[in-house]
Amino acid sequence: MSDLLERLRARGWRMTSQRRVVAEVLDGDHVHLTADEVHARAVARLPEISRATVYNALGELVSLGEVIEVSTDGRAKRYDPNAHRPHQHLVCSRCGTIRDVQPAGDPLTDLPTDQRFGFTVSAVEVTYRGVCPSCA
Amino acid sequence: MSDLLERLRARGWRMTSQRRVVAEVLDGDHVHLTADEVHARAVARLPEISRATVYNALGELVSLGEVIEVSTDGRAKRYDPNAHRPHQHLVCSRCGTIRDVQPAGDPLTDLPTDQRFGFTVSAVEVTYRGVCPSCA
DNA sequence: GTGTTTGCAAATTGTTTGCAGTAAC
DNA sequence: GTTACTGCAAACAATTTGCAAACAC
Repeated sequence: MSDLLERLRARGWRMTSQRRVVAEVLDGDHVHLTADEVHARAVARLPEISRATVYNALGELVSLGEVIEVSTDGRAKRYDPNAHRPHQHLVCSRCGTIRDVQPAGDPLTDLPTDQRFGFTVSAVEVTYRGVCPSCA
Repeated sequence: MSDLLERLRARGWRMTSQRRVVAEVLDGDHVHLTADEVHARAVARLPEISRATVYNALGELVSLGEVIEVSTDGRAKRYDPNAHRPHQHLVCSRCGTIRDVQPAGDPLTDLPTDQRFGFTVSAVEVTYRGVCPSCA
């Protein structure tokens, strides 16, 4: 746990109390919070932190590649700190719960060359949809 | 082409000039328009059509299963009328171009049972990301 | 000290809603 | 004739932006 902060520090990310709190809130496994949820949890530790600051920090974490932006559904984007290990998402259509799951093989190689139309394919995003046990 | 309208009529979808125009605009291959783009093209044929009506029609087409909602990126959702044939998307990270591509196998079966955590998995959404030939 | 980050509040964007009028079946 | 659809304008939700004050390095 908490390698996120260490990694960020190692990469020379300018550290402020706000940014630290955002990184702390976001760290862990199976974490998929919306910007607003991150803000709510950050406020619990640092009452004066603003939404804009949370958005700033999240945006930077995403462009640093330390956090992945997941557009699971209609509404708000979710932020997934598990960027270092390739994984996919299993989403419950009823309650919205998200689980990280491991690929069977490498989904990137599943796209045949003749289906790449000259694109240089560098990433793949896979979302399984279904109904979770507690909603069934 | 234009099976969409026929299918809708066959299914007893109440037809109005507005709905017809939306369906016509949306029909075709490799079509991935935002609600706003649909509205713009609809206005060209039917100047007084409102955004709300376009949203209504799109929402119904989605729940009828005739059109798929694609959250390709940050901004607006895109609507894909190619719902009758299973396919995946190849998105250019630079210009945003989307191509429909065909699965190598059935991506649904790629998720091992021990990775389903009791979920009943019914659909999978795959998005390949890369750079298209003209942007490279 | 210098330059980046923060907080605030207002602006933008995308989408939904309430309701009276209108049109499809 | 009923019932569902439309347009309008206003409400809403998520996110971004501009700028002066505050802080990390």
